[in-house]
Amino acid sequence: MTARTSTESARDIPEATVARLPVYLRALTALSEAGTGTCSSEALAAAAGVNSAKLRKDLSYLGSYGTRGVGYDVDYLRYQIAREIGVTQDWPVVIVGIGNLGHALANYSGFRSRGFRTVALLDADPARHGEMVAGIEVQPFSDLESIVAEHGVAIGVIATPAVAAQAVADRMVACGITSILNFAAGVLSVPAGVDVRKVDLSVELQVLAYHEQRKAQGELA
Amino acid sequence: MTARTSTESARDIPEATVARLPVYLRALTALSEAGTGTCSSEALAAAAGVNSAKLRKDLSYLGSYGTRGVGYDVDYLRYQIAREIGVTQDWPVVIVGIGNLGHALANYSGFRSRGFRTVALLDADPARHGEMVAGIEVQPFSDLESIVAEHGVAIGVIATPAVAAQAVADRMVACGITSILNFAAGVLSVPAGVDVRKVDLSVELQVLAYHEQRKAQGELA
DNA sequence: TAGATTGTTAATCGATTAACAATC
DNA sequence: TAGATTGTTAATCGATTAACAATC
Repeated sequence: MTARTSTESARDIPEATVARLPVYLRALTALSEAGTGTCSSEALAAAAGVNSAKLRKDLSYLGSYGTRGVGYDVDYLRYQIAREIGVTQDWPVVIVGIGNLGHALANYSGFRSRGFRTVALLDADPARHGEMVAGIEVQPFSDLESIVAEHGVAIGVIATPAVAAQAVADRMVACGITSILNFAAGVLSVPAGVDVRKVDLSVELQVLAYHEQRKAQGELA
Repeated sequence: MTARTSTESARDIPEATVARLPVYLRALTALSEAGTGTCSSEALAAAAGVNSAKLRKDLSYLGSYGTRGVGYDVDYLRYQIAREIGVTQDWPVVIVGIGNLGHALANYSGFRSRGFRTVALLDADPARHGEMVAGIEVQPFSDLESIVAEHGVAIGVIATPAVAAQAVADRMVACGITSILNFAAGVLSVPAGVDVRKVDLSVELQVLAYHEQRKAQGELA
């Protein structure tokens, strides 16, 4: 219903495309760092691990940032994709649950380098409070509300045991977090308007096992 | 071309269904542990976070394991799905790259409890060799071939820095590993017949950022 | 038998792909 | 102009959903 000016992003980018934009962004960053100024859809698609028809279709949802007969300016396209995703701005993030996985996430350089800034590490276990992880002090989970308010946190990461995850999500939602990355097992229930993405390590292995089993069956035939 | 007996699994389960079977399996395990003997597709779908039409459609690819008017026997369906996925058998796994993430993976109980047995932790850094992680000694990466041969490893996990990932994958493929779970950034190139699944933490956060940005734009309107 | 619930059908929806006109 | 490559179209493919006949 709202009119959009030409500088605004196009609407309704398909989810499958949204999930690939970060992959293109990473490929463009690698090309840029290798000193490549221009690339074709064929070359970028190869670097991103997709076919070029899909890449061009995906990019067409963002606009026309290439030049026919020439290709794409690497840095220009990189900026346009980064802007579309929203990683040209800084996203403060809180991580809850500083066990093995929480440690790994706090130390993961891929977050910081892509516009995500970990503003707090929270854990319910008093024994962990005060510990320094990746240069940040682990604080009590009860500090969640004040930290979210202070830093304007919109994105929360849950790396707690499964039993605690729903309660953590509830508290996050109550204090204004609207995007959650969940590493805990099980299904989170959240209100409409809150996005949850789930990373389930055992699901990934099980999908591999399924295909592996099929390969083994084929060998018997 | 090969005839299949009635005890064999049906062919060609859609990928989207395969990816949900582990989720159903987990929900059934939770129901079973809660003492539930029978459940409807509605109840199981709720526990798994999908709608019941999708659940029934998914299960229909496996066979007819329910009873009309009654529902599903929780333990029976659980076994059938576990068998279909292949997690009724034991899968030896090697993890390469024992940094923060490798530590977290080695300690992740969700693998062991689902039929995945970590038989070795490998790292190229001699300073890490001999370290005990999750009760397993970290060994040199050069031991890969002998370990894979000895244990019949078919599944490898890559948790190395991005620059090392392709070389690790090449070595894995060369010694017979045909399924790879890759946590390293970037695209892996592997021959046909080798399955790679990629878990990319920063991609997940970027997808959330995209939607978060959209919500913020909406508020301005 | 009446009520409940599965398994399947058919319609819809979204994603992928190949082909090529547009155009640098 | 000739060659190269994008952006878009249209066809195909796969996934989702609602509805309901089958049947316990």
